[in-house]
Amino acid sequence: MTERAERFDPRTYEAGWRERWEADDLYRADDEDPRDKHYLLTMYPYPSGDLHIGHWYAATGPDIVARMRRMQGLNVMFPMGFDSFGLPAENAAIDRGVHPAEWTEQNIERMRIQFRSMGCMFDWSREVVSSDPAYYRWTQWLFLQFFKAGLAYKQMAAVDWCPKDQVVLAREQVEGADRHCWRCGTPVVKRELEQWFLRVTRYADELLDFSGIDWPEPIRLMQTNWIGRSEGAEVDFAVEADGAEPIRVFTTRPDTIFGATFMVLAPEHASVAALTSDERRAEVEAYAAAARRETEIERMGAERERNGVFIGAHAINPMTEERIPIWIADYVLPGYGTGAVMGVPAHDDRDYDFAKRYQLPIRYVIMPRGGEVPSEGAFLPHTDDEVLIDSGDFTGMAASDAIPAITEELAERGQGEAAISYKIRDWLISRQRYWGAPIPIVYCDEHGPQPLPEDQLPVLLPRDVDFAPTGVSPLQSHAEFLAASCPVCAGPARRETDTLDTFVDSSWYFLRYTSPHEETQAWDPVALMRWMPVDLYTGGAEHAVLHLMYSRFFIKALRDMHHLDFDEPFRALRNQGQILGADHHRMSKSRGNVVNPDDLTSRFGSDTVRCFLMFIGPWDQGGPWNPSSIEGVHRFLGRVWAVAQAGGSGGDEAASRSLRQAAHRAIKEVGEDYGEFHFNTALSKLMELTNALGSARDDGLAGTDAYAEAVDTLLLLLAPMAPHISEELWSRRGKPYSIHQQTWPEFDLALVASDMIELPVQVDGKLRDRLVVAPGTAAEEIERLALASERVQGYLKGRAPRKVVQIPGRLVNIVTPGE
RNA sequence: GGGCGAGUGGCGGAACGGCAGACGCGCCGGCUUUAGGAGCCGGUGUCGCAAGACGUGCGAGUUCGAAUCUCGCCUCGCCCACCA
Repeated sequence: MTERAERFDPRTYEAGWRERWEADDLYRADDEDPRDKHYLLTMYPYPSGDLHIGHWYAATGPDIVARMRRMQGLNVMFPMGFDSFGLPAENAAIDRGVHPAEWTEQNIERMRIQFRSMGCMFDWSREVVSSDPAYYRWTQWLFLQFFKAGLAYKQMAAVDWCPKDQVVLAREQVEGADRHCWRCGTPVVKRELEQWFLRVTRYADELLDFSGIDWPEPIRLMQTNWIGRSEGAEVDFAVEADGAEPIRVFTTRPDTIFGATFMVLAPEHASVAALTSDERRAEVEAYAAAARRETEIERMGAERERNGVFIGAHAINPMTEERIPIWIADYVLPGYGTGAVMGVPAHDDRDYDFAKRYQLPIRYVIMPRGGEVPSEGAFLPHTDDEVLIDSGDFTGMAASDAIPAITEELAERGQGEAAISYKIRDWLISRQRYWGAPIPIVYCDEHGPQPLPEDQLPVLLPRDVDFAPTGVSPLQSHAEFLAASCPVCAGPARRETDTLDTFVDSSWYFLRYTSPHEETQAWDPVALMRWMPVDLYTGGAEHAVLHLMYSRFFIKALRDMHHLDFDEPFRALRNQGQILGADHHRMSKSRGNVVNPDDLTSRFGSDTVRCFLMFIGPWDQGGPWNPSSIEGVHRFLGRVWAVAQAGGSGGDEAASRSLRQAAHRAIKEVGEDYGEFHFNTALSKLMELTNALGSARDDGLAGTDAYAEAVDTLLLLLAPMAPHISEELWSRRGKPYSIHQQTWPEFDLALVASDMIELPVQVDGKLRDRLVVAPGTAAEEIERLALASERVQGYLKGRAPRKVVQIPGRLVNIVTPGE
């Protein structure tokens, strides 16, 4: 009876469908489409050479959602491009003598082909390549806008320097306890250099506001902590020296000021030299010099002993009017607050350690209510309910009230004010490297640094340069590039040779996708307003304080420059987990644990690899690579192949009702799961539907309308996850091309609900029996049935229940009177 | 040191106040096959012949009822790390 279906072999049809989709421009997002727009984006990759399994994992999730949204009637844009400036290209040039441009282009070529083999619905007509002059011209233009708005500036600064890559790094690019370079892992050192910065700090407060955007809590927390807002006060301490300016400290605990028994300055503090007494000078200078020489690692080590040097000068505590000694110590950081702190050893553990070491006085000024001053002079940790003691007029006041009260008192006296400090620093964007967008600035002896006129953009990267890493940009030895003329006086000028951090490129690429072929402007404002903001963005959580924060900053700054009128780039954000190597370590060429997806696709086909990746576990979790169950997923697609082509003539319509119910439940649940990025459970439900179809076929239902409807439903629901097999089977069933242009099925609520429900019956919370009742059965009836149960009777032993708990449609729990 | 998250069968995981272990892998048994492979059917948390008991890192608590909520501890992962 049943025809023997053709053997399931994805290799016979997958590539053919991809070619047809592409030839038909099936996935092109049309600006003029009247339907609601939906901009779905996944982070564009660096073209490192080969697509690895992590790229597949990252892209398949949003591709599924994009495909479903399209079937649900939205005008979906799902673009892809390449983040193609950056160090690896230059390293390849150094190691292998290939030009970075060539290396990058070859990699992009290869990755485009590999990307296409995934069967994603990327709209390649919108591709953006950040190292293309047609793109970086506008990156340079954006830099000029920031410069003109006062948001880009050049300054000497102690910066993080990677001695291996010979380049400065942004603070966000220095990682780990040993303060290493995010690219090569080499510990960084500090260097005083003149560098370009973008004024992110101006937006610190606004960046703390996540209202109106749907972002994962961990990312919001990471950004919040990175920005590190602290409320407190700045307080002036007069200095006991002729004509000396007062020294301003920052504190979050002005309520402890009566306990300030010393002051500590950062060794780099501007007042140190002038205040140091002659007899202390040699020691102070030696200490400051040693602090300067030390690397970040040594200085930042948390376990490190706190040490410092008395500089031979005194300040006056503005509240107690006592003389307190001024020290320098490297536990005070020059870049945070005012670079000076008041030492309150009784209530700050760092100050406590310091005071202990140098026998400085410890004075208790805050006590838990009813507490006692420790006789041994121990450190008193902070508690919720504290009052001030030994604090002049403020004695007896609750600490929480004393903070504003003392701040106000100081302000009235002109000795301080409420103040807020942030940990975040301005974003260092200049790089002494070749393979990046040149910074469009020229230096004139007469007129200093000048922005290039916009009509001189792009500043093209010359091809013939020497790539040996010397610590200065390779562009510095390129005479032709260097020569420029001053935009003010037309006299000879020297071109800036630093290039922009690649994170500048990626801070706006999502804007360019809206009108990627625009030649006269960075974007077409109409297209921009049509598509932005991005409705759903996906990518790795490792960009929390890098790309994801910089992009928010860019949008807010561009809004204030009136280039656009929304506040956030990405309305919703989802992070995928990381696929680790089988050895549970990050995949890397040096470890040899990289999984090549091409081998898997040539064996199983793209659909199997896509489904398998989505089946591993929750998409936001990732996990170590373990291909042992890929065969099972492949078998599943084989079963789909078989049930979709099973033939039959008629069958029992009445018996097929449960099959219809299975199909409609799948519509509801698979759709919900896709929307919530629960691809693993979506697939398990597709498997259940497939298994139900298999049983139905074995029961002779293959010829019924219900069977046909269930198969169609299965294919439509599977289409986002396994686009090829669903198209192939759809076509074999004689349905109109393309399945990806069909409407997402709707479920019938009446079919989603069960005809009969099985209620667990518990006795004292333990499962003892089950009742099968029609939905909507009255509670009294259910209680009667439950109490009538033989097994329940056995536990009640003739006693009346103490209580009967019923959760309608869920369960019955009978509580016995107890012993 | 601080913050966040996670600990469930042999494995990946499901359930996230209401039937623990969906779905799949693996394993065991069977059918089919000359054989291997593939495929199909059945079984598979632990102890127990069974009835049943016990089970979600450990310990307490809340609740009629806890893998799920609360507190403490242990382990692992990620982020930040002398930020006054």
